[in-house]
Amino acid sequence: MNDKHKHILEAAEQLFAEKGFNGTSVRDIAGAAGVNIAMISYYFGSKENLMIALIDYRSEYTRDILEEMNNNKMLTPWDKIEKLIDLYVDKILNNYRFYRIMTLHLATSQSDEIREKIIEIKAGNFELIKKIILEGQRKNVFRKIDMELTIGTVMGTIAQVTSSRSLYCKLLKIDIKDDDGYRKKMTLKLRTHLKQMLKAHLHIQNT
Amino acid sequence: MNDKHKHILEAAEQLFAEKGFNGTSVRDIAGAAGVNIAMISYYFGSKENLMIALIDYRSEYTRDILEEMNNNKMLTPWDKIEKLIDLYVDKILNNYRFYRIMTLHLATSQSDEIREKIIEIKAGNFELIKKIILEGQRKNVFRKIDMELTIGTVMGTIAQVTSSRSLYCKLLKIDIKDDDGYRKKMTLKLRTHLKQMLKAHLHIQNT
DNA sequence: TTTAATCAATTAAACGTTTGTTTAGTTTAA
DNA sequence: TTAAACTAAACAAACGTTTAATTGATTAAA
Repeated sequence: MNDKHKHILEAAEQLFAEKGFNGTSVRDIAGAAGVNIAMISYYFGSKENLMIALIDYRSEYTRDILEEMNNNKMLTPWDKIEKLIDLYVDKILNNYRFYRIMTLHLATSQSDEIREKIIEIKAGNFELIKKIILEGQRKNVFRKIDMELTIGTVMGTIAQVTSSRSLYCKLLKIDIKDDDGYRKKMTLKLRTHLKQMLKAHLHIQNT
Repeated sequence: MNDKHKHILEAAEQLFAEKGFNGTSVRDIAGAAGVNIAMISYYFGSKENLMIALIDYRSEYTRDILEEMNNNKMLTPWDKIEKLIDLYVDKILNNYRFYRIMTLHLATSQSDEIREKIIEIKAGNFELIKKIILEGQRKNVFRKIDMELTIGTVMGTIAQVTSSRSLYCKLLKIDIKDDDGYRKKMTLKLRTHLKQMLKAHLHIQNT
């Protein structure tokens, strides 16, 4: 995996996020990366293998950060929830193209191999978050909630903002072409909203 | 728009939801619907027009129900929120194929005309929900929250469950082929979870 | 130092399929 | 008889992939 490999992957990522996997041709990718069409087969074997290489390329580190946070004994469950939200909001909004591709591929049944790979990664992250919430419940600071859907709400809200960007640009009157403006505004809004909501949701009521 | 039109649209809907718009060929659709390939151009003009026809076909009524609920003076804001959740969860999970297509199409920039159509529909629904929340705030039963992201959370959570179905089937140990089982289980879980969460989120704290 | 050999990197061109759409003709029903 | 419904076949264009030839750099022998 040299610089040229990465350069092609990053060009492919942009196109896949914009037009979807099937909407992007190998010629598009080669054109955007400025290489010969045959180089893509030569480097990756096939278009599908290129997609798998892209997932591997982008999936590094997330797990490490989550695991490290999970093992940190200094942080309270509330701290961990706040850190978790910051981590995910930042990570997804800074790699929104890649996450859009993951969502698109998970929704459609194009390639079993790719889908299994994505599910494996997501399920792993899911378990780590579950541990944080369970710890909070054991320490009696979180109430009983629907575990899967609570995590689904966090993921889903962030995914909504990245996958329906054109809708939110219209609603919030942000220029659709202003990538940076959208990301900055949404990062702030998402962090505040999710923390406020999860605080209310997880807090033990005294009613 | 006769029965044969509808039959083709429903075959297309299934395939688009499974394989995406670009992943589905006109021959696939014709084959699934049991009609000659040329009939699709004859009926709809083009593949893109077929998609637009599908959106029109499935977008009826939602607005009407929302508007009727909004104008109902007997319901409290809390009642409306509960009704809203029931309506959306049922509607989306019973038409999950169609909603997956909408999400896929909104995320990618394949056709401006189609995307604009979807944005228009979604933005309209957005405004109606906004009115419900604003009414609750005016009556001092809802607290101040991030309007766009609160609605985004409701939509996003439901969308998450439909677009990442294969992930949730693995997590909840539901057979991936058991369409009905998944829908019934998720309808219940979603209704409970969203009501519980929104109640905590919108409730006026006395801290 | 020059020459020859070697091998990966790169290319243009072509491969056979599949794509969405159209044509030209046939069937059906009023 | 006429117009709409329907079909098999063909269309050019685009698809992912492969081929065969060429380049460029590295190594070994003369």
